Amino acid sequence: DGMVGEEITANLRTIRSIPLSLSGDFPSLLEARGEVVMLLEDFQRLNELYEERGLPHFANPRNAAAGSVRQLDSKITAERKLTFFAYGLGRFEGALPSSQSEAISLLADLGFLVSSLRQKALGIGAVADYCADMEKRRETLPFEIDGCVIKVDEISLQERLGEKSRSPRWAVAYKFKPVQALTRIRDILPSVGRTGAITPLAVLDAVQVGGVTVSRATLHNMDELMRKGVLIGDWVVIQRAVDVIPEVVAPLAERRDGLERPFIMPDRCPVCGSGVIKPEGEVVYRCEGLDCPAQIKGRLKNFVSRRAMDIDGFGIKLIEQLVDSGKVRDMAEIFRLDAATLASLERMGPKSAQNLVEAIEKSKG
DNA sequence: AGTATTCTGGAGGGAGGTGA
DNA sequence: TCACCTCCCTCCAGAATACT
Repeated sequence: DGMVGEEITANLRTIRSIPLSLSGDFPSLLEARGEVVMLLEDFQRLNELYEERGLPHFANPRNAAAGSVRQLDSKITAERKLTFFAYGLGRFEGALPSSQSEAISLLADLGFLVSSLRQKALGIGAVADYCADMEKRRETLPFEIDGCVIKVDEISLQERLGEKSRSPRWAVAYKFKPVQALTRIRDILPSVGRTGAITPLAVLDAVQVGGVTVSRATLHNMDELMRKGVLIGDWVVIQRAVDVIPEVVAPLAERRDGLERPFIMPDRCPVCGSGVIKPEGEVVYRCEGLDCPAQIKGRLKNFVSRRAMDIDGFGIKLIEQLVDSGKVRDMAEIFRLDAATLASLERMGPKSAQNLVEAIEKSKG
C-alpha cells in the first residue's frame, strides 16, 4: 500500500526481462514502473510441467503470475518464467522526458522490455479505432488482456490534470466486453452481512468463465433482482465484471419450463430469526436483530481483517466459536472474557486460541 | 449538485497452522 | 512428513454515505 508490503526483490531478479544493469546514458535515480505477466506460452508450459509432476494445474495466467511473485523461495519463481513490461516512470533524477511516449522509449533504451503494441493517437477517434482493433486482435496476442490504457501523452498536461485519491486523472482504462457463459440458478439464498443487510445470493451450477469456476454470484438487492427479472431455476447469462466479480446479466426467458419460482425475501432473519425491515428510502432489507450471530461475526471478521488489532494468528474460526457459544458480541467483550473462559480457550490447544489469551493478558497490563 | 469514499459480495492461490 | 484447512489479499460494480 505504499508503506507496508512484501519483499519480492529476489523474485524479481529472476525475471529476465528486468535488466540487472542499465545500458546507455542512464539517470542517477530511476524508478521503473511496470507489470509482471505470464505469457500464455509459459503458462501452458508450466501446466505441462506440473502435469508431469502430478501436481494440480494453475487456473489462469493472472493468478499464476500473482502467486509466483509472492513465493518465499525465488528458485520457484525462476522456474515459473515471468515477463516484466515497463510502462512508466516513478521517481526520477536526471533530464526528465517531456512525454509519456518519450518516457517509454527511454525505458526501452535503458534495457527494459516495453510493449510493442503501444501507439500514439491524436484525438478520441483514433483512440477508439485503436481500442476496437486491439479487441479484435485480443485472441492472437501472446498474453491475456482485458482492455487498453489510454494516457495523456504530455507530462505537463498530466501534471495539470493531477490525481484522485487512488488514480491519476490523466490515464483511463478501456475495458473489453467481458466473457460470458450460460448456467442455471439452482437457488437464491438470503445472506446476512455484518451491517445486517440481507443480500440475495444466486447459487449457480458451476461453470467456467474466463479461466475461473463460478458457482455463486451476488444479486446485490431486491431492486436489482427485480430489474433483472431473475427466477430460481432460470437459465441465465453470467459474466465476470471486468474479469473479476461474477455477475448475473439476464435470464433466458425462452428457456423457462414453468417450474421456475420467484425468490421471496424472508420476513425473519435466516440466521437469528429476528424481524426483517426495509428502512424508508433504502434499497436493502435488514435484519433487526441486535445480537444476530451473522452480524457479529461479520463485524468482528471485518475488524480483524483490517488489522485494527495486531494479534498474530487471531483466527476467524476462533471468533466464530466465541460468537456461537454466546461468549462474545463485540470486540470489547473479547477483552473482558472471564478467567474460566480463558482457561477453556487455552485447553482448546490451537495456537490461535493461545495467541488470543496472551494478547488479552498483555492488554490488561 | 457533483464527486469521492466506503461497504459488500465471490474466487484463486500462497502461506502457514493443524492433526494424523 | 503429508494432507488438509483457514486465512489473507486482490480484483470491481452498485448502493449508500460522506465530503467539497
